[in-house]
Amino acid sequence: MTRILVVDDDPQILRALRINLRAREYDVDVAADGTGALHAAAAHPPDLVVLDLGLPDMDGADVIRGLRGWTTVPIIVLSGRAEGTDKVAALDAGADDYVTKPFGLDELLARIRAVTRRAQPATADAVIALGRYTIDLGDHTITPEQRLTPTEWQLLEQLLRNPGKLITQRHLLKEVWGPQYGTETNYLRQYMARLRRKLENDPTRPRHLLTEPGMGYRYQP
Amino acid sequence: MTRILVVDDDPQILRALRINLRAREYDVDVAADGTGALHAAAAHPPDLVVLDLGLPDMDGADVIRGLRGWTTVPIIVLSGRAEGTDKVAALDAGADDYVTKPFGLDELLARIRAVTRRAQPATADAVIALGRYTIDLGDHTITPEQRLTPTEWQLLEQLLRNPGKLITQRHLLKEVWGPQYGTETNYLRQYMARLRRKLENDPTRPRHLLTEPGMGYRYQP
DNA sequence: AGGTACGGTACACAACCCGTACAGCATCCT
DNA sequence: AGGATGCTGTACGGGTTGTGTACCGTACCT
Repeated sequence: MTRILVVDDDPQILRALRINLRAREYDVDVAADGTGALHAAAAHPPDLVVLDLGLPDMDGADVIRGLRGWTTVPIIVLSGRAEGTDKVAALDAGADDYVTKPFGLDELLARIRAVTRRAQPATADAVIALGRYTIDLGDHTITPEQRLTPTEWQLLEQLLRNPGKLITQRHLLKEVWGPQYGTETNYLRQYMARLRRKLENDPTRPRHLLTEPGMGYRYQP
Repeated sequence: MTRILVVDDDPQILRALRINLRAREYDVDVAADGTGALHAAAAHPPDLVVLDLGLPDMDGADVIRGLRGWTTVPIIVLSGRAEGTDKVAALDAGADDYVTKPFGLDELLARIRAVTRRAQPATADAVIALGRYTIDLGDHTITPEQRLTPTEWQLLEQLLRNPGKLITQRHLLKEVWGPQYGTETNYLRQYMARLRRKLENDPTRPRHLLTEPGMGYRYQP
């Protein structure tokens, strides 16, 4: 969940942004002045800062520089001043974008999406721990190195994508082997055994790839 | 040196930007319409695209999507339209910033600096090490000198652009040869062998261009 | 205690996949 | 015209993977 720190001295704008951003499933933190913003950012490092420039206690560019001293968090500046020099000053201080008031909420949201999209490709997806192994479904890698055949991968993926959830034999067979294999539970047993041999510490007593007798299998994180 | 591709159908703006950007030590490439922009970007991959939306031949969002199909190069959109919906459309299509005309040159330059500063880490590794070779995807060079054919380049690029990640055979075939070649794995084997002969120290035991049996290939840094 | 159902394991063989070699063909340059 | 280069397409050997069957242990039921 993306955490946004909103900094503005106008309680009305603050409230409006908080409500709207929360409605968009953002985790919103707020501050009303520069020092509060720096403290809040340090206490709960945000994924994005929306910063109004007209703060009572600090110059906007100083707030930006204060943040940039220790974080590369994206910063979107809001400002009532449309002069070019202000924009240049804020952007060169380290801001990522500069929005002039009055602005449309849709535009701000789009700019938030654009900036976070650029800043967060590092967010690795779905790296799953299984015993002493780390499994990256995106890269198709396992560390320490462990090779799986395509069928083994498919089966493992089905289980890992729903941690803790029971997956029926029928479902696994359909997804991995095809709809017409819905009853060939031999294959399942076979390949579950292979996965356990490769991934479980003690294959005879699996701790993560569990059997639900009569039902199916389950990945236990 | 940062290469900027400027796309605008107004010769006057094009000229003004070219002169001013060159004066700032940017390497400037220009295009007057959407198709020209896509071709220019493919021929000389830029570090930044400045894109005017009012092009005669293509919709602006389509140009953005056309670029985003294969590159994450930063895109700054110029537009005479200040409506929120236009901004949202462009930003969500993949643009990084949206500047409304008329704009100050200083502001545009500041936004260029802001966007390139943010994108730098991504562009920095355009030079990739593979064994004893250094591969520069930007200007298509390998040191020590090693020549690759166009097809070999395309294939290598697909792999190098996602270090450590598995790329499926299907994806490689579609990207390099075309969608209708999705099953012609012979070509893949053939060209992977050629790349290994040219780039791997011991082609029989590749260390960087790895096969994932049944799945695809992977570039291991 | 014996039978039955279910899951785990072992193993053989066929099918598939990979790497490689090689020939034909189009294109470009000299 | 001739040669070099790069792309397309086929063939083949060796290794790996998937498929199918058989067998064993355990839990539960009668």
